[in-house]
Formats: sequence, C-alpha cells, structure tokens
Amino acid sequence: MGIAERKEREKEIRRNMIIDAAERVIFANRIDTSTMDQIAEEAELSKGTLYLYFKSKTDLYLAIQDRGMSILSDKLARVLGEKRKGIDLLKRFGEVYFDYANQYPNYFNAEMFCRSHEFIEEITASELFQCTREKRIEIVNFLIRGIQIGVQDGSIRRDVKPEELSLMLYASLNGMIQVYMLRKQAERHDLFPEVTINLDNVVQDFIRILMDGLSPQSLTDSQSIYATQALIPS
Amino acid sequence: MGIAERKEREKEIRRNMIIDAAERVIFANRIDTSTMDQIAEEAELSKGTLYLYFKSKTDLYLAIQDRGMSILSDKLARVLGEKRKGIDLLKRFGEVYFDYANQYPNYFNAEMFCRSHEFIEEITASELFQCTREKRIEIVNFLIRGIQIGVQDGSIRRDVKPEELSLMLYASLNGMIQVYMLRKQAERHDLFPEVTINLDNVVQDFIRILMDGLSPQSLTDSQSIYATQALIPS
DNA sequence: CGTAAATTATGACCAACAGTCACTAAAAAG
DNA sequence: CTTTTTAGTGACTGTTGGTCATAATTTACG
Repeated sequence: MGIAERKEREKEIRRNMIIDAAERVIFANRIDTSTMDQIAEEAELSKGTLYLYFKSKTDLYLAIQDRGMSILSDKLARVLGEKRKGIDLLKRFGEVYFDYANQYPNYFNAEMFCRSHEFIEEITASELFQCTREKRIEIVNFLIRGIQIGVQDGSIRRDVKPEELSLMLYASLNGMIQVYMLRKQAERHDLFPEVTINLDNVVQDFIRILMDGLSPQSLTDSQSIYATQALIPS
Repeated sequence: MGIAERKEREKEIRRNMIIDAAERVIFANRIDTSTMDQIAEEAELSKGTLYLYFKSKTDLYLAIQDRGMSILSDKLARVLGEKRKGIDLLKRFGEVYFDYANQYPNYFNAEMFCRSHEFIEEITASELFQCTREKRIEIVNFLIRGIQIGVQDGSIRRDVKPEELSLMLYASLNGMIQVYMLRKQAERHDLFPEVTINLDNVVQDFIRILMDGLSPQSLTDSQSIYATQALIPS
C-alpha cells in the first residue's frame, strides 16, 4: 500500500508546483491577463496537465486564494491566543488583517476577486470553494469569540449581536482595505496627485472609530442600536 | 449650423439606445457572460457600430456605471438639502446609499466592478472614467460637507479630519453593502441556509454603531483618535 | 438637380485564449 | 515480459473582443 501513498504525495507536490508557477505568473501580471499557456510554460508542463489538477483557470486562482486564507487564519488564531480584553482583541484582529493585506497584497486581491465571484455557479460548485469557505467561517468565528469575550469582560457594549457584529467588522474593514489598496496603487502610479490623504493612518483611525462605537460608554440608552436586547451566548 | 447640432443630438440618442440595450443584456446575465454580439443584436445594430460609440466592452460598462453614479449623486444632493444636524446627515447618507444599492443592485454591481478595475490602464485612460471620477469626487464632497456641518453644530466629535472620515464612511459602507448583496443573493439561491443573520438590519445597525463612534460623547480624551488636533475647515 | 465628399453602418475576418481529447509515455500489476 | 492503469501531451476547437475594407446614407456644393 506504500505505492498509493507515495503517488498521493507526489501528486500533492506537483499540484503545489503548479500553484507556485501560477502565482509567479499571475502575481507578476493579473489574473485576467495571465493565460493558462503561460502558466503551463512556467510550470514546465503542458496545458492539458494543468487541467488534470484543476478544473479551470478560476479553480486554480481559488487555490491561490486558499493559501492566503490559511495564512490569515493562522495569524488571527495567534491573536486570539494572546490574553487581552475583548475590545483589544478586536482591534488587534483589525490591525492584523490590515498588516496581512500589506504583506500579501496579491493574496488579498485574490480574496477580493474570488469573493466578488462567489455566487457564480462555477465557483460555488468547486470543492476548493467549500474549502476556503470553511476557512472564512473559521475566521469569522475568531471574531465572534473576541466579541463574546469583550461583552463578558465589559469592554464591549452589551447590546451587540456577536454574529452580526463579526460580519460588520469583517465587511467594513474589507471595504476600507480595498480602497486603501487601490489608493496605494494610484500613489505608486502617481495618479491623482491632488489627493493628499495620509493613507497609512486612515485605516488605523477607522479601526479606532469603530472601537469607540463599540465601547460601552459610547452609548446612551436612547441610542441603543438594538430595540431588543441581544442574547449573549455563554 | 443646425445640422451639426441635430446630428449631435441624434448621436447622443443612439448612444443611449446602445446603453439601454447593453443594460438589458448585461443586467439579465452578467458582464462576463454577455457578448458584444448579443448587445449588438439587442440594439438592432451591427457589432462594428458599437465600437463607433464605445472604445471597448469595458467602456460600455463604464457608461452604465456612470448612469448609476448620476442617480446616486442626485439622491445624496437632495439629502444635503435637508436641514439637519451633521450626524443625522451622515446617517441619512448611509441609509440612502443602502437604499440605492437595493433599488439598483445592477448599478451597484457595476460600480463595484469598475472600481475593482480602477487602476488598469485601459480604464484610467477612458474619458468615461474621468467623468465618473468627477461624480465620485462630488459624492465624497457631499460627505465632507456633512461632516463639516456636524463638527460645527457639535453633533460630531471635533477631532476628525473630514477628508479622511469621508473616505472611511464611503469605503466601509461599501464593503458592508457588498457583503450584504452577496448574502442576499445566497439567500435567494438557498445557499448556506445554516447562516441565519437578519441581513436587513445589519447594515442599519452598522451605520448606527459608526455614528456612535462619531458622537462627541463617545470619546474620552485618552482615546482621542488623532495624536494632533485636526484642522477644521471653516 | 446631380455629383463629390463626408459621415455612419456593416459583417466577414482575425487573433487570442480557455478548455478538450485522441494519442503517447511511464509506471504498476500480474 | 506483457497487460493494464495512470500520467502527460499538444494539436485542435469554439467562442469572443475587436478590426477593417467595403457599402449605404447623408451632407455639401457647383
């Protein structure tokens, strides 16, 4: 039975080599200007072989995204390990996500691309999509955990619903970073030099404003965001 | 010289008919599965003619996006006309943007698509892009105006920088609505039925949390988001 | 008018590219 | 050594964005 296992391993290695080649090609250009022929050449394989390992070009990009999600998930897991107040955990989550996007802009792009195509049949059907989806759920669960901790230790207002708030944090920060990345790119290309915003602080400041909105003291009763008290999971 | 003017008008009309046809085709499917041949047939013109009016398929989509931006800009201008406290203006801006996205999901999609391709040479070079860019700047200026009003009437904390905050509001809400739209779509297709978040409230709640973060009372001095006091434009 | 010039429209054609498949090569099984 | 299974190949196909020589229509002008 050793042969089957060895073959399995070899297949995995080859698969990863293809992804490596795809990253080299796609990250140097863009997904839409990279061709499967280029990737095949970079991988020193024929095009047909790529299709033995990936259903489509999109599927291959999904695999790239998946690598990114793994990295991000690991980083966030480490944060959750730090013993902090809930609100500080959330802040750190935000900062870590931002750092990640800066460190791996190409993975962040892949994430954005895949998400914007998320509900296209082709993608939803892919196994890889399911795989990434689980990672994303894991990430959201980290957030939820942080929120629960914050509600219990009193650093986060008690009227938030963890599931909803986690979505908000993820989605809004996502939008912020997206715009941040675009502007950074514009800066690099010297487009729109008339715009002079200190980009590097603006994401940080956004995180702080959001955290302020989540602090218990920010809230007068009349402003309570929810009509009914949320059930706080134990 | 009346002939030149009439021709100009006729050209404009034909141009708009092409955009109409393109909307019918693209909104019924998606940009990437719609072909120029389909659009040409829908417009009852030959494909070559489309290229007399638009440089490329993307350019045509840019024109569609532009329509959306006009609608949005008008809506926001109307809000600014209402006499309200600054913080309430911002809240209304957010709600109006959200309503807009619900009312014209296809235009919102176009906006997202075009923005994600914003710094590709082909797009930046287009006149249409410049046109839309001006509208977007206009929109951001509405926000800035609202923030300035709020700072002056005391409904918004004084330490925010209007230019940066406007970017934050736009970008983060954008991210929120993006995710909202995707989830809505998932709901419609009955994907992931295990996720049970009340989507319709989550955007509203997000806006409220953000507004809480912007209220003057939300801030203790030690939490001041900016190390140095921002210059408040008169 | 009628004819030349300019404008507008056409659709056959081209190049690029994702994806396929009949065939070959290599490895494993017997 | 032969058969069977698995892995890999690259010429080929269908589709599509975009082009261009040509045709139709409109305007200018003697």
